[in-house]
Amino acid sequence: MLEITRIRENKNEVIERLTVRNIDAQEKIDTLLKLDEEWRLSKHKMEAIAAEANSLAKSIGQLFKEGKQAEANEAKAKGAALKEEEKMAAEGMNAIADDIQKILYEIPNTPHVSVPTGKLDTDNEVVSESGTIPTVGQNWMPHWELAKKYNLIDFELGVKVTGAGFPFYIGKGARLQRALINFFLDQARDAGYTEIIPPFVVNQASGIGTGQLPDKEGQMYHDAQDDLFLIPTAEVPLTNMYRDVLLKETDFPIKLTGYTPCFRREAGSYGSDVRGLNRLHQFDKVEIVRFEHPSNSYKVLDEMVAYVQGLLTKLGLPYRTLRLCGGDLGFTSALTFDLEVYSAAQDKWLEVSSISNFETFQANRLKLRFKDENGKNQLAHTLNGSALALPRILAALLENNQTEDGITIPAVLVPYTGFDKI
RNA sequence: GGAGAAUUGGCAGAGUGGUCGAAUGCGGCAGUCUUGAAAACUGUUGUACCGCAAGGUACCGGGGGUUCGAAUCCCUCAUUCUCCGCCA
Repeated sequence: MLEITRIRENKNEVIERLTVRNIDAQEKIDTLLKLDEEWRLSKHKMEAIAAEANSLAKSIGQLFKEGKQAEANEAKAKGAALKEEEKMAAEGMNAIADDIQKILYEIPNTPHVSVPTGKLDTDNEVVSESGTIPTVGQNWMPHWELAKKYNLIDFELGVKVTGAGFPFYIGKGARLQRALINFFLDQARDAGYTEIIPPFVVNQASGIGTGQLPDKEGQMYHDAQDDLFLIPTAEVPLTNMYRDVLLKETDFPIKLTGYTPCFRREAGSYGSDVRGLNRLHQFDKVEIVRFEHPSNSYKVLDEMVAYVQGLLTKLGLPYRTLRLCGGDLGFTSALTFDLEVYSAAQDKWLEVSSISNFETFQANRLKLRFKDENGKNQLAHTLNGSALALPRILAALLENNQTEDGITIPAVLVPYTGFDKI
């Protein structure tokens, strides 16, 4: 959520930034500022009435104390009338405030100046490509066939027990999965991140804090009985740890990592890219989250990108780095880099990480602030990134490392798997 | 799941209808004293919003209500503790 004061003071800049997302926010923001003005007027009116009622109430107490019954009763009648007036004024004010809130929830974050214009994912800027693309062998199979051949993952069993998109990992498939999780967590720990095991379900307030709610509830699994949501990413519980927290400047940097399963309804997804591990309703992911001083956050974003790139290099996967264009940028993000690995047998780039700076967009909702050197409270910057999402990593590992006599496990993983070949 | 008790400022803790944004202690900050520090003493010390300002409004777990007036009374929800039940 953008800060209303910022919109008030830099209206044109905000509108101009939002055009990068192909959004014409002019009208919405005009409406917003008009409502804002009305709100302030009605607030002023309401508070004036409240002030009068408050001082009257005080004087009534005094009158009673002095035994002036008649005067007191007269004042009481007046107070009752004032109270009625105050109630009406407050209702008017709150109605306007609700409208303002609603519009604010609808406005996405302003893209960073480096975000390229563009509408589709094909307009994303390829920043770099690294690693060697393997030459596809004669009988190379896509990962879902490999998974079947070596009995690593059973998709049909998942359909029977739960539904499409909930696979079973079996034997070496399961162990490889667990190895990846441990490898990623150990790497994050070595990079100074504190490991967290958070709850896998969150309440509504947390969903609002990180921007999944309102509006995107269709993407999350919801337990209506207790009004709880299955997390779509560890970002939600990890970031909400610091909801309503006032930090000291010396608390920075705050670096968290956590492994969680992620649950996504993926309503509206279809077609060939849901095949196999490419898109699941439940998948495993290790996430890194950071809270930073605003002056430092873009440097940190670069550092996070470099860190995740390092993971892919260690796994020996060819990857490319994309700077997302305005049209592809997530609602809450100001700047996002996506990392995609090349999955040879599918001949596809698969997104395995998304690393974003949200600036104050989430912090504003979270009320995540710090006391600056002047003793003033200001909003912190939040950042996060996948490090890494497992299924597509697994897909690329299986596809790229297949040989005539099995699948080769990258050397860095062998201590974790306990086997070097499938 | 049942019964009872509790929830106040960074922490501890007082406050059962009017002068309470809230005593007191600790902690924090500034100062006096000191070569320096400690101790002692003095002062100061929540957040948000509106306003150029003066100032105003709101907040004593959340929400609602009674009243001219609520930290204080009522309802409701949440959380914590104790006892009982159930259970990995």
